[in-house]
Amino acid sequence: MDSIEITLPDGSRQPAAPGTRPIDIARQISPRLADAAVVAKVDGEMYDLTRPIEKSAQLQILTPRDPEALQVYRHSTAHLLAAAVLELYPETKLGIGPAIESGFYYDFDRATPFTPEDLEKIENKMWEIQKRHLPYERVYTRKEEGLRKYGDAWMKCELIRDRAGEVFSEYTLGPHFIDFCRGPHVPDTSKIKAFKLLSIAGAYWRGDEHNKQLQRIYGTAFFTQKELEDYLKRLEEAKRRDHRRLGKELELFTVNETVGAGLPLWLPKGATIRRLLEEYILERERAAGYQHVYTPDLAKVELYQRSGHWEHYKDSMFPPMDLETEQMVLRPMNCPHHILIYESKQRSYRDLPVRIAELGTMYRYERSGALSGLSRVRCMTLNDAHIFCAPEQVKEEFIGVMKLVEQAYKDLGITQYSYRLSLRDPADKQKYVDNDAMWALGERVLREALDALELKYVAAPGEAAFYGPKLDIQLADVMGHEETYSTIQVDFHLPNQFGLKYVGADGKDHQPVMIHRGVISTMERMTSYLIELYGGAFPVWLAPVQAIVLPITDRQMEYGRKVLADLQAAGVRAELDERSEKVNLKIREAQLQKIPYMLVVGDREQQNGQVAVRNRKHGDQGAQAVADFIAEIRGLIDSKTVSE
RNA sequence: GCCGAAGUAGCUCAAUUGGCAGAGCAUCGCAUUCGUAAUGCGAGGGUUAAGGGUUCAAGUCCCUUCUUCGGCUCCA
Repeated sequence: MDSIEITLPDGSRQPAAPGTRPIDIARQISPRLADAAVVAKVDGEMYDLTRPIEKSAQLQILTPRDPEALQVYRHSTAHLLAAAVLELYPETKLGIGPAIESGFYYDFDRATPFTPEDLEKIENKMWEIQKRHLPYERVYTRKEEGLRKYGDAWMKCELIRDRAGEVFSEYTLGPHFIDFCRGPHVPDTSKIKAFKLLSIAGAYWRGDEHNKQLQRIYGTAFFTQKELEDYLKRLEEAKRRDHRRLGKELELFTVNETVGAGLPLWLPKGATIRRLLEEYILERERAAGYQHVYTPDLAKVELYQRSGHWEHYKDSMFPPMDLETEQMVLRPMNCPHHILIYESKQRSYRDLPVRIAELGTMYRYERSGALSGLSRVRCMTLNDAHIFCAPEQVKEEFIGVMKLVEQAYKDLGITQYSYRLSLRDPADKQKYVDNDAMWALGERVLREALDALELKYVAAPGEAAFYGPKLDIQLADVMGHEETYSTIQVDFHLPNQFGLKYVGADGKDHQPVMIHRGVISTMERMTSYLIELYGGAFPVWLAPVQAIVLPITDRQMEYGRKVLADLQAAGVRAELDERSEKVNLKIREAQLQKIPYMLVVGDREQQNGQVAVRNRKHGDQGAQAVADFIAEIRGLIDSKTVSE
């Protein structure tokens, strides 16, 4: 038999017999490598360590150091989960069980719901199977035979029908478990050392809510127990930064059942942060040539019928109010209002671009299960604006908006974000305005602008607005969930729908293009993000209370009031702790409130016109003249410094 | 909206097989005047989310609704 040639990553080549397995090569190289090996890559294709190599190829042995190995490892753990579930509950039907960013899940169809106690039982069973050191064996089946074999495992049959070739691969785990699967897997269950089942959730088959709802078990797995424990610890720490929890602890906002779900009440300290954000963005927009307007939260249904919202967005709107002669609705967006402002007078090409902005409050009937703290609400105030411009100005305006976004993110301390080009779902066209040429144009304009700015982005079909494609900027919350914050949308539909025009240099009417944009998102969502980003310890310029004066005894109370007055006169948001408590307690509480500066005043400070400065992060900074402290903190506020 | 879990004092949480609703912190009162993360003593505080049912007896069991949490779907 001819021998084949294996090329290793370092470029070295060696002959081998056809059918040699990656694990054999790993053993030749070193027993330690063979021991650490998880999976292999053969000519770039993921391979089981035990899968024979039939022809000359490049071989790479993957160990826990390779991120792809962890994916495989978790996928194998998902199979282990499925095997355990089938041993305990044989009537269960299997869905899919992939590795995900934070672990893995497996979807099951079973009449009785899994309980948290079941989860424990399943986990124990998994360990039991793990100890049997069962191999994950790759076998092949012909399609018709497979369909027969899987019989009433309806989801597997559906997958085989849709995805399998004439001959497909399966993986066994012991004599009774077999799963339609592309692989690869770790060699056997003894490789799996650390995992934990985390939660049970409902999930629709193939992610479609019209399909049957399955039970999904989430879990996570790591190569070592230590990594697993570290991960669980990080989860706990993340929970401590959760904006819902900090919102309560720091008295930023509350949600009251009697007011209604998704309708948060801003408490004074949260309102201060919101006000600062609002003032900040209004100032930036004024400098960038925006004109701010006010428009009403209510409108006749007719307005939204004309804009197309009624046809495409009705499900997300609160139902209309029936009045004597007409129907009114709470607005879900304020683009129509701004359009009518544009239309309120004749526009010349010399006027363009017209940039109309508003902190627009809007109401969306979010599904009850989607609501969450300040990040998903039913009443929100958006940093909204609509730019009406000539077609040839779109690119420049787009770039102008991006600059605004970059500046705002810098000032707010936001450094981690990603760009998503949200496009129409070609398979679900009735969700969108029907005009293919317009969609193609919108997409082209966006891509050109993105390329001009050299931004890296991912295209996301199905995420567009009903009236056009958009660029979304995504931020991840403390639990890693991505949400859209900033958004820029190029719209050819609404100008057409409303017959907008401007008089061109040629004296004729032309149709403007509309850019919808939100820079700092909604006040609600941005505040929720900042709470989590800073864990409640806001940069000085955003902190609801920037400094607190802490007299040591009642003797310094008068002096404390004077220091407070000085701070307030300088525009510093300051408080004075007048209680007759020990300074230790006052410090502890100020520290828990994450107030940036604690100003301890005792007899010494009083005598010298000073304050003893304590920084929430760096502790005691020593005494300083009041005027010096004020100059320093003003510097931090005015420069919007975000680091301490 | 759907699947699952939960809702007890302002907050965090107890309360045995159905058998007198409790603790810590917070609040209020009094004392204390203290130098960088909790001073002491005392007092008040509840229609156990709301409504209905079973029972001699319900925080506990059953039903309905509301809200919250984890997901799915959806989105700024």
